[in-house]
Amino acid sequence: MKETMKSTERSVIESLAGVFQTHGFGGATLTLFTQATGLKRPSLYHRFPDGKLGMALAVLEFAKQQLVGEVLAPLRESGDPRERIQRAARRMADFYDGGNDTCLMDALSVGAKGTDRETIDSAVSEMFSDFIGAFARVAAELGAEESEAFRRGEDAVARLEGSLVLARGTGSTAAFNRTLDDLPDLLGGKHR
Amino acid sequence: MKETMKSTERSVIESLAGVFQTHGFGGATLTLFTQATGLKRPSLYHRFPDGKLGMALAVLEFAKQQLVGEVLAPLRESGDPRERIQRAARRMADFYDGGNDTCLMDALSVGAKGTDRETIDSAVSEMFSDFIGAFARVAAELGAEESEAFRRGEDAVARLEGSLVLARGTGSTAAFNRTLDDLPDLLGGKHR
DNA sequence: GTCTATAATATGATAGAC
DNA sequence: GTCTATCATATTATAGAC
Repeated sequence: MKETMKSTERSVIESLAGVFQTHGFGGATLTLFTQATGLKRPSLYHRFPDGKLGMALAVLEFAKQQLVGEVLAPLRESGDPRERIQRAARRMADFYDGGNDTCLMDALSVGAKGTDRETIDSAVSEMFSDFIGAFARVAAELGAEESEAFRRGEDAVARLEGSLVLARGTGSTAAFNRTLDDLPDLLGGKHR
Repeated sequence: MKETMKSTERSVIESLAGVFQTHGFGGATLTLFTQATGLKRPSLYHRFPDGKLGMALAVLEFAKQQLVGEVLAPLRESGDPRERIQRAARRMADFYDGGNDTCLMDALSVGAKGTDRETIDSAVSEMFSDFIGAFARVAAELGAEESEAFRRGEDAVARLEGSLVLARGTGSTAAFNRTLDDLPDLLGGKHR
């Protein structure tokens, strides 16, 4: 009975997430949020008394639950590790719209100022840890000792994040999809 | 005699670049620019009649010359390819302050709106092409056929970009420095 | 919970003196 | 080339009716 996902509906959060993905923290405006959600400014403040910062944190929390909790769920199941990695990879392709979506951890850590920046970076850091940790555990399953497993997790997350930056900058999602294909080998430590 | 680097001094461009790195395009403000450069608003508009967009493009152009023209220069020299990659890697470590600097291609492609976004993405895309191309040529030298060399270049740039995102989000530059260490093998196609 | 109306501030940009 | 002074607009945020 711990279904404590606030009261705010999923659709509102997803709309806000889309604005943050496209415009980053600094570039996101209340006007964009009202257009994306259909809610007027006062309604948004009613749901998020802390304004833009509160929205960003809610979006990050939601994204973390989605990514680590659901998208990467196959990594925590049983069965052949490489096959589970491939299943998680397929879900990630979906989660990032085939590489066309900007990662929120990237978008939100750019453009915030002062204390907002620190607060957001703290949440982003936590999400990265969970992300890397999920990868590292499978790498360990595949035979890597602890510190090597962590390195493989970090490197894989780095290549994924970077390929999304590349996709945004160049319009090509090739590197992103190739990284997903390589994921079993990257975590398993096989050639390349 | 083609020393056509505008008139604007290097130090001004570098100050602007610092603001863009920290705040992204959307988060960068004229006030921040005046503080960073010591110039008042009208002086900035005198140098950059197109305002923030003009500053961003000038900064990108400067960064491209720096990165591709100087930092990666060893890749175009003669001698052992792996040794030249290592020299370029050392310069990249310097260029990105050991992993503590945000990449401008990342920061500037987040937060711009409308036509500004398109203009910037176009410049970013060009810079990525040059970056990847420089890597791909060395990969080809190391024996990869053309399309494979391009893939290695893309993947290497992706891991570098992503490791910088990771560094900004987590505070750890480990993945960035490891990627630089791995660069000869990544471009040469050796294990891992 | 949502809205209209509005306030307070920040921001991009310019005119015109020096 | 740089500045002081200023403007129009965009932006965050809130009061108060429904």
